[in-house]
Amino acid sequence: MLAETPSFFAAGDRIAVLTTQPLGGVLDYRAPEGGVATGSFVEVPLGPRRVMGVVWGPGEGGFDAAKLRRVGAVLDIPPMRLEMRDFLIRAGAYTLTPLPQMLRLATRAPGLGQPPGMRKVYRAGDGRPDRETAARSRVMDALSEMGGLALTLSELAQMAGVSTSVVKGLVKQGVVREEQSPRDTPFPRLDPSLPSKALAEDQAAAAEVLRDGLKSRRYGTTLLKGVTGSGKTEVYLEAVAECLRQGRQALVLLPEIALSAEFLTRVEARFGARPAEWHSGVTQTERRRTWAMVAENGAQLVVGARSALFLPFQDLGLIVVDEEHDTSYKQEDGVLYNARDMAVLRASINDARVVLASATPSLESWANAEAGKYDRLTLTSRFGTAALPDMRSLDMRSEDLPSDRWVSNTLARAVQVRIDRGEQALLFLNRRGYAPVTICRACGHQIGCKHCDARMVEHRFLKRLVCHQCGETEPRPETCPACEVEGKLAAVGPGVERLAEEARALFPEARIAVLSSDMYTTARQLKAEIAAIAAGEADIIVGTQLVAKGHNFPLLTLVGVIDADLGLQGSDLRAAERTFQLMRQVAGRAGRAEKPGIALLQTYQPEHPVIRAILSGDEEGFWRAEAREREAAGVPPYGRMAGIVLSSEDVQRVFDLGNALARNAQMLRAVGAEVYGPAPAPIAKVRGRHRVRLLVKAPKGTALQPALADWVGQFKLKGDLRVSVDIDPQSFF
DNA sequence: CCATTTGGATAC
DNA sequence: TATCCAAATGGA
Repeated sequence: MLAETPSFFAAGDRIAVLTTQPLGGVLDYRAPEGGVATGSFVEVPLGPRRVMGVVWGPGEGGFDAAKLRRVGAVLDIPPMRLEMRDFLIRAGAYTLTPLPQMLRLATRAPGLGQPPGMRKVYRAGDGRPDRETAARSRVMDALSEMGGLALTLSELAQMAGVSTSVVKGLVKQGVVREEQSPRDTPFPRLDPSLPSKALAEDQAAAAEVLRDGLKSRRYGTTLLKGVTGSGKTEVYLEAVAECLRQGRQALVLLPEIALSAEFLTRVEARFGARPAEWHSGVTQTERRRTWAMVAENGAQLVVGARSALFLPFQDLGLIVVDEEHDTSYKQEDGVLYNARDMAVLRASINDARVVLASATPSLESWANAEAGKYDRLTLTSRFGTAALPDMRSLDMRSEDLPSDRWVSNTLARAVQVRIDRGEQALLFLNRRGYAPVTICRACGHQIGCKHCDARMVEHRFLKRLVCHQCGETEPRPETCPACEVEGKLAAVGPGVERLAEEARALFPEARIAVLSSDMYTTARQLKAEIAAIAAGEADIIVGTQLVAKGHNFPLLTLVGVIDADLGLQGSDLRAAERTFQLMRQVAGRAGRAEKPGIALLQTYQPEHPVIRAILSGDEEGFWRAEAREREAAGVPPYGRMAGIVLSSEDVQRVFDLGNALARNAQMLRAVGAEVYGPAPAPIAKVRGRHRVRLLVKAPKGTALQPALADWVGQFKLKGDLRVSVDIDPQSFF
């Protein structure tokens, strides 16, 4: 099919060009002087502007030939490969995203249109200096140390410990040569033949299976399952090594990129150099370099966030999705895609392998493995002597606790024991801030966000009320905004800050560290804090889910889960799954080193199946029970769902459109789908826009996207009305 | 009265 | 998305 499309067009030929302008599709142009190939990046005139685009194929026709404009310039960037084009088309069709938006995802690098930048570099020349000074010989020493490699002016001056004018002086005499070199330089080569860490028996066996998969050079997905501390990273790094040996490129996706520093260090230890990085924290210059080098094969390995999937790899052989169950892989605004699913799609188009790594896989991946679509590898033994912690529930119904305390006496006693022994205890509560609700004791008013539907959460650390939905903050008021009575506002319920306060009162002698994302402005700060805690500079750690993301605290031997029921309640279908994963991971923190750990789960429903599955360690049992319930309900992964969110500043208009859509859903019913709603969306108001949601449910195997496109396409959107379609939404009700 | 804002249509 | 154009608003 692809082979039939001509790949080269002569000057003046009618060609289709895809731009990033939201026009829905391609526009026809005339090929420029010298012709142009399919996939070439070009600059084209569009109205009064010039925009970047990609030659998509032969012209579509249907536009007056006399009015066609000519492609302005062919850019000096490697053309987009057919596989990439195919990936964008199929990912766009799956997520119901117009192609221009998909192209935008694939070209998110600054200055792509500009000619490749040059910079001045310096290396040793042939001349002799008129005078040998100490500073001058230091410069020459620095250059010879680099073995012919060129340096920039500031690098060279810094290395030699001289001012830049010393170097300039040597340049004048021809002793040092000044040259132009491309600004974007290849990343240092990674060496897969360096010795790897010693692998345990099951690790070595798993690595061997992954290597064999790569050797097949065919698509395949492997679910690599292993408890915390079982050494999944070492295993998939061996798959990366094999990929590099084949000369193909590899991509490792991480969910919490701010915390990837540890991973980068491990890559450097294994392969002798650091890989390319791709995430929101990377500077513009580095972004451009990475994009260009990935396209030119100057980057062998990229470590990145989900958007790295859209980088222009020339020969992608492996995608690793680490912590594949992590909900941050689902993009929740803009283009709505799940990076885990898109990784599988991209790999299948590229004849590449996928490794989905997790201690607690998503139900989707578990089901795919059960159905034989994915291979499964399980790492059982834990590294060294560490064992999985003992897990027990604490029945809060029999604990006598005042309403403003959350640490039960049983848990407090256990914490005291650890402190006495010089070990660490973690108090886990997945709620940021001081208190989730601020209520007026005079009138009962709860302080809510002005722009959203969410409640304002008090943060004593910041001395403000914060909306966790839109980020809006305001100083904590003294008087109730509703009844204007002073001094009656009260904090209700616990957040980590309040929990820390309670811990300080209970254990006045202990050193207490709080780990919550809003307490650190930079990743470096957070990393330093984590390192300090790991080194033993705290007795009690109070933290949110931030601590569940793979840090090693060797002294930690007790995890107290303050509210194991958080996440069980509510009607979110995935709540049980998320609770299970979170608990297993947090529990996995305890006793990672040689000391055995224990996890205590405070709960009001110790007989709940999720709590029981966590405690019994019967993971397969949990998955099977959960799978049965989802199958009976006909929901993912055993049925298909889509969420349609309508938004506008005008409530009436959103509901009118919602009702109109619900009334005109014949084309959906024709394919067997049902429509629910409209109802206020889970977040009913965001940044002043009212949101209404419809849900579509269909049997597995339904061709849902075309029907959805027809359905939503019936209505022309006027004014500020927006529609977004979320295929496979994460939260349902 | 003109100047400025706003909304809709258009781009090959 | 960026731009143009016409219609609507509004200040003096």
